[in-house]
Amino acid sequence: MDQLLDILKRNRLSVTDGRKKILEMFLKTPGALAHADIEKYTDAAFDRVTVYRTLQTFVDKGIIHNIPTSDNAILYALCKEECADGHHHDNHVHFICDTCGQTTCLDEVTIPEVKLPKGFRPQFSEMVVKGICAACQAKQ
Amino acid sequence: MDQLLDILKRNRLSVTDGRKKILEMFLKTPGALAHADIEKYTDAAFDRVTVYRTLQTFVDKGIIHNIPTSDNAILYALCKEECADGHHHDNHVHFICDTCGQTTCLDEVTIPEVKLPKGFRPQFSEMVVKGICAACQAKQ
DNA sequence: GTAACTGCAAAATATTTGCATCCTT
DNA sequence: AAGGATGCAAATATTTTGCAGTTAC
Repeated sequence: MDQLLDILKRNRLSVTDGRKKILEMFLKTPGALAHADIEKYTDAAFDRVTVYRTLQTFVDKGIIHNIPTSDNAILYALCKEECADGHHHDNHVHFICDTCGQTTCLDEVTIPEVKLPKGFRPQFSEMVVKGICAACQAKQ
Repeated sequence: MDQLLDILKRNRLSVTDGRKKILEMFLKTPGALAHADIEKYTDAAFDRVTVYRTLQTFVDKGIIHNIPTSDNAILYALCKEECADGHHHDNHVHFICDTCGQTTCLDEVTIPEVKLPKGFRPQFSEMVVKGICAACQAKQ
């Protein structure tokens, strides 16, 4: 069965053009996407508001998660299977390329545990590495 | 000599009321601050625009740095000595408490190195741990 | 005195909400 | 048919910019 429809149905979401298009974009993209990327890709076929609402719905359902960055940008990326409603466990490192700006999920790189000061109880951690990605490195 | 004035002078910044007040707030606060916190604390004594510009100036000078978060919030925290103009080396872990919402710089916890896939060249990394902070843990 | 900083106004941008209409199931 | 999703308009919120007046040095 089509992966796209499968994801939507599994989450009890009605299948609409907007959701299909946006989800398709996430499935095709190795890295993370910003709201602006999505608007550009869908080429204004959908209202800006619809994009906001669709992203929010996907986050709520655990289909995508957002990635922390130190600038204002809010990035979203597909979650792996384990994400349940609202609870994300995508404990892999994200890589942001300084050259091409692309954000990549390094699924195979697990976020290491760190020893915290006394009294701190960790529940979830996120890690972003910046530098030059493999694709840009190869071009030089 | 007054630490506050020292920091401003070291960075060749003129000493103004706004900068003193905002820097004072950072010196007093253990955790990180959002733009909104600063506006509230300064109690509209300064123009909103001045706050934006002051924060930007401090970031440029390496006095404060911003902390990545997965929601939209942009948080700022004091840098340690080593930060030079524009280049931040605050390679410590940040902790966000789910209970009180406070963000803390764990200066003594260094971000571990991770082994990246072939071709990726890291330059800088950020790590955020979420959970329950020492203060909230103690209250329970 | 001069360069730097601030406040105000306004522009540009980003996000949210209400409601009527349309589409999925 | 009914509930959910969308588009549009508009309200809010956030951030940036230009410029004139003020302040630090």
